[in-house]
Amino acid sequence: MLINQSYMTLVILVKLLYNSLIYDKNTTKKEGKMLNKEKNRRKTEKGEKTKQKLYTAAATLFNQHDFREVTVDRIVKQAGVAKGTFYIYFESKDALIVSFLLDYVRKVDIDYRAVLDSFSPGTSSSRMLLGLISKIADTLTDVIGCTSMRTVYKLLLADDIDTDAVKGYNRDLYKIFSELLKRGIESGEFCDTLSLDEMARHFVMAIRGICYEWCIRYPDFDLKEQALAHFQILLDGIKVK
Amino acid sequence: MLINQSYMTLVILVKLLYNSLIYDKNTTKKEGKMLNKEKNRRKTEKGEKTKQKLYTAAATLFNQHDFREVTVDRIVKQAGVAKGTFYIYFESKDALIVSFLLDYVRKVDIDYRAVLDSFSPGTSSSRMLLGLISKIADTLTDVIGCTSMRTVYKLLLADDIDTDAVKGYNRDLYKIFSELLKRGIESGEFCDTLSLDEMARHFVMAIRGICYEWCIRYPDFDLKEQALAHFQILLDGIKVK
DNA sequence: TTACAAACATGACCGTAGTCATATAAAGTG
DNA sequence: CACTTTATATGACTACGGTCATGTTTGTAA
Repeated sequence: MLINQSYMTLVILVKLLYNSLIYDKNTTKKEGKMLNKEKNRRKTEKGEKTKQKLYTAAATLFNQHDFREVTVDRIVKQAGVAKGTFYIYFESKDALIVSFLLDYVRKVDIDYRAVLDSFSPGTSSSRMLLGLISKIADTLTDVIGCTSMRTVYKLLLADDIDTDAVKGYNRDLYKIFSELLKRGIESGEFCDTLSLDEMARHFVMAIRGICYEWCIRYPDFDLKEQALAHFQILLDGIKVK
Repeated sequence: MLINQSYMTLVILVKLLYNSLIYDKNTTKKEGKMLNKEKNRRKTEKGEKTKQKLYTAAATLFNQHDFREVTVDRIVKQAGVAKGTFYIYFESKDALIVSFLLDYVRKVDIDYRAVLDSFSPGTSSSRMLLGLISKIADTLTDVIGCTSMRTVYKLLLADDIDTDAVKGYNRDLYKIFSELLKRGIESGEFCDTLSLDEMARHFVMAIRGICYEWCIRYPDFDLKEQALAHFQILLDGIKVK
C-alpha cells in the first residue's frame, strides 16, 4: 500500500513536515551517555537489536495493514517482546509511526536541486516553481499516498507534540521556496513588496492548505491540478506588473 | 475557556467547517419514522429528554475542562444514565464534540451579510473581502479559540467520517466568497480567467491552510496578520492588471 | 569476589472508547 | 384484551494505548 519505490522523485514537502517532529526516546537518551568506553557497547547493542526487532515488526505490519489496524500488542507479539519493552524504545505508537514515515520518506527522497537543475538555465522562476509543485504533487499522490498524509496532518495537530519541535518543521521546503523566490526577484520577475521570508512562508502555507484539502476530499480532488492552479494565482499575485 | 459570548461577530468559517459533518444518529434515524401519529411523541420525548440530559452534562463539562479530560464515563455519570445509553444518542464521543462545537458556533454566528453591508456601496470587492477575512480571523482568535479549531481539524481528518458528509462541508463560506468574487468580476476589478467556482474553491483552501498553520504554530502566529497578507497576494493574483 | 548502578525486560494493571446481549416499557395491531 | 414491534436503557465486556513495580542481565569499580 505504501511502498512503491519505482517512482523516483522528491518529497521535500513530507520530509519537512516531520523534520524534528521525531522525538526518538532512545537516541535522545543516549546522545549524552553513550560516548563512554567501548565495553558497554554490548549492552547498547542488545537494546538496539530489540529496538530494531520492534521496528522491523512494525514496518512489516504497516506495509500490510492500515496504521490503525496495527496495534501495539500485535507489534510486540510479532517482535516477540513484552509490551512494556515497546515503551522503552518508543515514546508512543504515534512516535513510531512518525519515525516510520520519516524513514520511508528518506528512502524516496532525492535532492530537490536535481529537479531544479533539470530545467534549462533560461527557465523563468515561475515555471521552475510550478515544475517543483508538480513533482511534489506527483510524489504525494503516487508514492506517499493520502492515508499517510492524513496521518501526518493528524499527528501534527496532536496535543502532545512540543511546540519547539513543530516550529522548525518546514525549514526545508521553506528554503527551497526561498531560493526560488530570491532568484525570481533578482531577475525582476517577482516584485519585492514582501520580504523573502514572508513570501516563502505564504507558499508553504498554501501548499499545506491544498494538501489538507486533498486529504479530506480524497479521492475527489486532483492534487496536482489544484496545486498548479492555486500557485498560478499566487505567482500572478507576486509578479511584477 | 470556550464560551465568551460578548464578542458578537460572524463565524462563517467554522460553521462551514462542520456543516453536514453532523451525523446525528437520533435525528437521522427518526427522520423517516417519526412522522406517525402524535401518540408516539411521548416515547420520542423521553428519548429526547435523555439525549438532552447527556448533552447538557457534556456541555457543562466541556466548558470546565478540555475535551480530552471529559470522558464518556464522566458524561454518563453526570447525566445519570448508563454508558450504553450514550451510544444510543451519539455515534461517538467525537460526534458529540462536533455537535457541541456546531451549536456553540451557531450561538456566535451572525449573518455575514451584515458585515458585508456595513461597507459603503462604493467599497472595492478586495477591500470587502479583506474586511471579511479580518472579521473571521478575529472571531477565530477571540471566540472560537485555537483548541477548538484544532479539534475540528483533527475530526475532519478522522477516518470514520463518510466522504459525502465532508464534501459539502464548506458550502457557506464558498458561497460568500463566490458572491464577493462575482461582484469583483462584474465591476471589472477581478479578471475572469478562472471560473467563479474555482476561484472560490481556492480561497476556501487558502483560508484553511492559514488556519491550520495557526493551529500548529499557536501562539507564535498572528492569524489575522498572516491571513490578510496572504489574501492580499491572492487578490493581487486575480486582479485585472 | 562482591557490590552496585545502569540498561534491559516483563506482564499485570489501568483508563478510556466503544459493543452487545439482555431487559423493560411504550405504541401499534388484531 | 393479548401479541408484536420498537424505542429506550443497562452494565458487563472487549480492545487498545499506555504505565509501573519488579526482576534480570551486564558493565564497572572496590
